[in-house]
Amino acid sequence: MKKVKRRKDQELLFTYFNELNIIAQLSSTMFERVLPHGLTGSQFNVLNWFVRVDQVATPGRLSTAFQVTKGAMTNTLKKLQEKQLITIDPDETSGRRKVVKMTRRGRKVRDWAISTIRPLLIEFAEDFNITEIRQQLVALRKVRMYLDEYRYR
Amino acid sequence: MKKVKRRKDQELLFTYFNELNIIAQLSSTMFERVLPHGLTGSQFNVLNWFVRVDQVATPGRLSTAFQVTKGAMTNTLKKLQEKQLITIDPDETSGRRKVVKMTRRGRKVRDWAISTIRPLLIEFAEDFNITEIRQQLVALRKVRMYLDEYRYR
DNA sequence: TTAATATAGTTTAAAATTAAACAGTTTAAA
DNA sequence: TTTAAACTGTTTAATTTTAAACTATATTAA
Repeated sequence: MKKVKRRKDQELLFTYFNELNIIAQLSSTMFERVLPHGLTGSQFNVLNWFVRVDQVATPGRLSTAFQVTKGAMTNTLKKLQEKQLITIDPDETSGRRKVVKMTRRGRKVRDWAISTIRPLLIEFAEDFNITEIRQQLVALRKVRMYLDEYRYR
Repeated sequence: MKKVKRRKDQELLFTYFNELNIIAQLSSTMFERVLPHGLTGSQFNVLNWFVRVDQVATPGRLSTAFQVTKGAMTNTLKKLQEKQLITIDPDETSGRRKVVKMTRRGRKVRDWAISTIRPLLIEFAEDFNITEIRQQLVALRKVRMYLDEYRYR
């Protein structure tokens, strides 16, 4: 490939990721602003993980999933536990692991949080073609999977 | 529109923004990891802003651009100034404004930072169709512009 | 079995970020 | 002109996050 084209491609990719980051920043700020009082973004993300990914977790699995240090996750989980939105129990099969689960209350708060975000999404949907968004999502998933694998190499 | 379909659309949109956020998190962690020593993500972003957007800035304009509090920007700019990567001067025309500019050294450091990120992008480009990425970028820009306007209403 | 190594989670101190109070400057209105 | 309101940026205290040290447990190898 020509040197010039390669350089152009790199610029394009850099712009691409930059754009992704700006959107992420803007959208999460918007979402966080309407979250039920006392629920931070990281706390909501953990609750939502239990709906999106699995019913059970360990602190380590969550810190890896969110690319956050173990210490940060210890802190986030402590807050969620204080609010009784999750439970943290010793793992029967391993003395160093812990088992984290969302409580029924946690699930309710998560659903409520989603419902406060919903109006923003409805408004967004009026301006955008859902079919196009669905296609974008397919592409984004590929990118995410690539990055997800990349970091373990 | 049918109630069920509307609900489905909202879930799709929610997933869409969630995916965007995960990609943003993964990619910026990857980028930050290879940044020249001592340069944080927010510091690099400010330097890069001067290349992407404008030669001149005010602290307020930057804090708005990055959706960050004024205090956070004061801190970031102080660090960049200590490293002599930007200059902060009083505004001739207004006693409360300040004028922020990137120094030549700042531009060099920014370019160097870009070059450390480049290998990651080259590898990425091998696995993805650049034309498709370009099309995605068009779509993403629309989304970003929407969000950018939304927050001022 | 024992010793070395790896893993899981917590704690600590330092850095980054936020929200709110603050000081100084400009703008608008009376 | 004077006063009130709005704005620009900094400071402060509290919160969040990180990196590294640490504790405890599990795994591996000798």
